[in-house]
Amino acid sequence: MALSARIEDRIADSYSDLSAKLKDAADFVVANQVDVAARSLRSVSAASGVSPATLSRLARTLGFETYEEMRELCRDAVGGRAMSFAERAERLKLDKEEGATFLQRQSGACIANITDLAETIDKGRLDAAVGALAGARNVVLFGALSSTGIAEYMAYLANYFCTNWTLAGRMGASLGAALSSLGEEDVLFIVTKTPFASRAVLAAEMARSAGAQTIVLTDNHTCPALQYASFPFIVPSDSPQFFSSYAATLVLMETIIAMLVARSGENASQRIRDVESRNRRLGEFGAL
Amino acid sequence: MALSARIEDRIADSYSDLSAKLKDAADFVVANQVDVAARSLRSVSAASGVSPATLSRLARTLGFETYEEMRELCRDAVGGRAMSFAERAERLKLDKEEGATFLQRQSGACIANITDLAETIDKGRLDAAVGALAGARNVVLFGALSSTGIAEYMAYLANYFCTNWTLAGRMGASLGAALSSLGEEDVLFIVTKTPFASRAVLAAEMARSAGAQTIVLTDNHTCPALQYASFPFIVPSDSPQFFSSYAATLVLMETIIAMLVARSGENASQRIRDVESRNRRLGEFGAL
DNA sequence: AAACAGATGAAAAAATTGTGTCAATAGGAG
DNA sequence: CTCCTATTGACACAATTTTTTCATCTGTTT
Repeated sequence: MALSARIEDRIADSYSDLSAKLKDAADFVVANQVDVAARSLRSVSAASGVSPATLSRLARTLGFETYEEMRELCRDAVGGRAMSFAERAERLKLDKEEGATFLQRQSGACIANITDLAETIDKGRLDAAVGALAGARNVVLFGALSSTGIAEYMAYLANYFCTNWTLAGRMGASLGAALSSLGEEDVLFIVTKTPFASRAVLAAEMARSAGAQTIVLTDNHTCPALQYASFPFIVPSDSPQFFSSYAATLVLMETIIAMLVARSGENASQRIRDVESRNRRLGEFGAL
Repeated sequence: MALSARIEDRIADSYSDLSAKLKDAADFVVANQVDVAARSLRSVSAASGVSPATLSRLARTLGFETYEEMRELCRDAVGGRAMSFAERAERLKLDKEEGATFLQRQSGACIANITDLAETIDKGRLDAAVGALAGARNVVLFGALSSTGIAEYMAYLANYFCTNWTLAGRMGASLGAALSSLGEEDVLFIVTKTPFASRAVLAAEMARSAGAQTIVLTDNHTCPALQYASFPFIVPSDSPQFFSSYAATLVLMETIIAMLVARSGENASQRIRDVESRNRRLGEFGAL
């Protein structure tokens, strides 16, 4: 019989021949493959209460040449599950036999990004960033290249309940003006993704040197604007396509807006109602 | 600043101070956290082509006491992700309890929307819509109110590989002009969400009477523009907040773009490369 | 009950890993 | 061009890890 590729199967094959202690050890290995893959034999021994020698013997008994070989099998198992999202999406892309549609692939990648975002975000930092926005005298929003529209969307949402948000760089020319007015009580909110617009980096630098706080949403740890950020956020943006996906970024933005509204309480709610009724009137009667 | 819990953030914090080789090493660590967590320093060194000493130094430079400490952070990241992907998404989607953070609730809602979209969309209609876009002489994009920025994002993406897309209504005034030029060979792509801008409805009506095909993305079956749509799409947009979420709409847009690129083949790829290299140059040398 | 076979853990041995040292090299300043 | 500084990899050493050895223990058979 060919040796199985899965550690569970390998253990199941020999399980009935194992002694009591070896069964304990095997049980632990199956239940804690991640730890077996990532930690030393001694740590596993300590965590499981099985002596190091027994673990070493277990591998041999299961037909492995060495303990390291068994560990490699655990790594494979973990690697498959913990594959980076890019790889996962890539694999999906290549899986044409499975018949995944474009929509399924894009959806999968976006859900992965959003899940990742929700799980790995630094909650304290998010709170702090929202606090900074809530307390700011003025907030300047900036996005260049592909981020322009996304930043505009956020500005639109913010306008529902605050009056002190500005969208910078709309026509390219006004960016300098918006930045030069920044002071210590202000916040600059930057969205920038690969390839990074140098204007975004410069904006971050200027804001920082003006003493303003800076929130940076980007897709990559290499983003040069990060070094000037008071509140940096690396948002998962993997996608099976040539462009990176903004879905998770959008979710984060919408969340920030929601947190701001919740903070400002009745004032915000009132203003939202005002804006909505105004929009409705304009919408009904507005001309082309 | 408090030391971050994520290896990506830790690296981002110091990234600008790192030397070339250390950046290589850091990039590899971020991209291969699973391997860093599970394999020895020397294996990582071999796989990355970075010398062992450099990896050891990297950890120190990032503020870790020892390489093992950095590895532990990678293990944390992997451990969290070892759960199956579907499980994690499901868990977020169901997170409606009291204790859930804003981000969890928003993420859950968006994931539900995206899942819903992928499952319920009329695939034939999507294909047909993409076909219409691919065959169009000109494509006019329009979004009002909250949809403005989102439409702009799509226009940006489309510009990577076609020259015949126009974003209408950018200044409000040009909408009429863009519409009046529409003919039977053209397509109007409208994004509109509650509350529906009357301009969007009028645009749809005009396009239809000019004989153009119309794609409408909306959030609700009551949208008055739907009656003029050749390809209507009601995109799930539920959100725990006062505004509806655009996440699923964004996913659909990105998918449409992907499908268009796939259709147009080598031409598109070439143009994407051109635009990217141009962007890169502008990005590097562009002034404020 | 004695003898034996197999299982187990402690400790020594062997192998491997992480880190400090140092010389070679590259890149920038004068 | 020359000097100087910072970066890098090779090597060696110390720490750690895995494996082997061996004495002890457990349970079974005669």
